[in-house]
Formats: sequence, C-alpha cells, structure tokens
Amino acid sequence: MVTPLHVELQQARPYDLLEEEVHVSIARTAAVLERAVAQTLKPHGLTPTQYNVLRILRGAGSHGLCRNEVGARLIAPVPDVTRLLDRMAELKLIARERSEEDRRLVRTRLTAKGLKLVDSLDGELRAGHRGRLTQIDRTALTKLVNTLAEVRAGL
Amino acid sequence: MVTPLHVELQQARPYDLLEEEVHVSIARTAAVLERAVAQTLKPHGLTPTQYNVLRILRGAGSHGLCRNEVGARLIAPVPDVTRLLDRMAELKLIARERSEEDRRLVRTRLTAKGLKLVDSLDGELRAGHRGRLTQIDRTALTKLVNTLAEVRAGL
DNA sequence: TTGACATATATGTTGTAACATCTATTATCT
DNA sequence: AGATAATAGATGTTACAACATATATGTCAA
Repeated sequence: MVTPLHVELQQARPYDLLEEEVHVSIARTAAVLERAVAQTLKPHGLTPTQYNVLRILRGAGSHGLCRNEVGARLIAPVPDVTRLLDRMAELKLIARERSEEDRRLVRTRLTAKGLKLVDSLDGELRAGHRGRLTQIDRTALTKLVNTLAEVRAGL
Repeated sequence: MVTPLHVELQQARPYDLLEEEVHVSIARTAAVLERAVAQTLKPHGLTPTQYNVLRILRGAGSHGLCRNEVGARLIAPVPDVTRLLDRMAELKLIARERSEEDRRLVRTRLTAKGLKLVDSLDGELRAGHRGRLTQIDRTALTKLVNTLAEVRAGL
C-alpha cells in the first residue's frame, strides 16, 4: 500500500490534473532521493554535484574534459562550473591545465586522490540505490525509465 | 523514438545497473522540468519554491499556516523556511502574525497581492504542464505516478 | 510549582548559486 | 589581411542555502 501524493504533502484535495500530479511526483521523488544520496556523501565532504563531477571525469579517462564538456554532462545543469571546479581543485580532487592546441580550453582531470575517493564511494552508493528499489517490480522500473525519457523528449 | 539517457548525458556506456539508471533518470527529468517551470516564473520574479509556497498558502485559506506546516508541505524540503518567508513578506506577497492561542506559532497567510499573483499564474503553468506531456499515453503517466510513489515509500 | 524537556521560530555565519559582465583566444567573412 | 563574430572561461556582485546555535513558549511529571 502506497501513500497518495496529496496525503504525503498534506494537501486537502487530490490533483485535478494528471499532468500536474506527474510533475509534482517527479520533483518530489527526486528531492527525496537526492537527500538520501547527500546523506551518504556528507561524511566524505562531497555534495551530489561534486560526486557527479568526479564520476564524469573518471569516465573521461586521462585526457580529461574541458569545462564546458563537464557542464554538459552534469545531471542537473549549474551555471558557474568554473568555481565548482575551483573548489574541487582546492581539495586536490581534480587538476587543470590550459590546453596547448586551443588555448581557450582548460583540460580538467581527476587526481589520484580524486580517483581513489570516487572509487571508494561506488560500493556504498550502489548499495543504497539497490536497497531503496528492491521491493519494486523490475518491469515497472524499466517502464519508468522509458516514460521519463519520453517526458524529457517532449522538451 | 527516444534518446537513451547515457547518450543524452554524453556518456560512453549504458548503465550496468537498472537501479542506478532509475535514480539518474528521475534526477535528470526533475532538473529539466524545474528549469522549464523556473523559466515561466522568472518574468514574475518568483522561484519555483516561492511559487510552491504561494500555492500552499492559497490551499490553506484565510487561517493561514504556521512556519512548520508550510515547510512540511513543500515539495522539496528547505531548511530555513523562516527567511524564505521573510523575503516573501518583504515582497508583500504574504503576511505574518504571531498566534494568540500558542505564542510560539506564527500564522502565515497570503496577502491580496499574493493571491492575485498565484491566481494569475495558474493558467500559464498548467498550459506548460499539459504541453510538455501531451504526446504521452495517459496510462503510462498513471503508472509513472504509481511507481514513483512506490519508490518514495521505500525510504 | 518548578525543573527538565519539547516545540516553534529566529539569528549568526559561511559557503555556494545565480546572474551579468568581462577577457582571451579562435573562427569566419569580405 | 583585418574586422567581426563566436567560443571558452573567469570574475564581481547579490542573494540564497546550509548548518549550528540561540530564544521564547509550551508541556509534563515529580
């Protein structure tokens, strides 16, 4: 048995428009999930966005990526990627150097410390992800992913 | 035809864990939707959270709600509801007065200006919501809402 | 009835996000 | 080639979020 959304948010009436309920459902679920992830990351001094950057750079390998490419790969776009990376550079998690081919670009890559950190977090986060979704039918989850992709495609 | 998530985020490989893809899908979709809503609200000088507060208070009627009740009804919980309401009070969108029955409480309610503003935004936002989801099967949307409720219940 | 705890909100501080603007470098067009 | 535009990134400023802590009021139990 599952709590209806309008009860969860202590609202008097159910939603009269399905589309509106879809929007609120997605936003609410994302907020709840992000909070869980943030809790897991907090003892390690990382925000979800910073962890996302670490994963992006790990996926990019030793060449690294330029600032704009990092921004484009972020789950939630943030303006001011520059200073996000500044702070991670101060923590010695990433290193940057200006590209020689195109001197407008700044290549950003993981340091050994950054790589070690993101590797060490994988297990914990994946366990959390799995734990939160275990009781849900996998077919329903697959459909969820597909429908969400359709929603994004409509923009 | 829909773009797979890992392509959308320019990642090399598809996700090897369904649960992880579910998490990222929800977060990504929420971010995209929030941006669309923020765009709509921006010309009116409101953030999505502020608009959310206006709707909550409109639903509460003339008695208003105390600070904690507003916080509990927010889609995305924020610490520091006090100063969120402070700013909206400066904009004359809401009014507050300390309760007589329990002097710890501060009742917050919409001003005429706030009510007028939120009423005027309904149409525009609902049109946006509808527009973004028109091409999607309504049965799939209903299932989406149900599966998301299950996900939240697992926390 | 008073002392301990709980609840509701406010405040101080620090870091980060958001927005606009600015500089440096490269591409394009005539 | 030289002007113009486009791209990549950095910086200044303002407001907001996050976190810890403080204050006021109310509740409960000995």
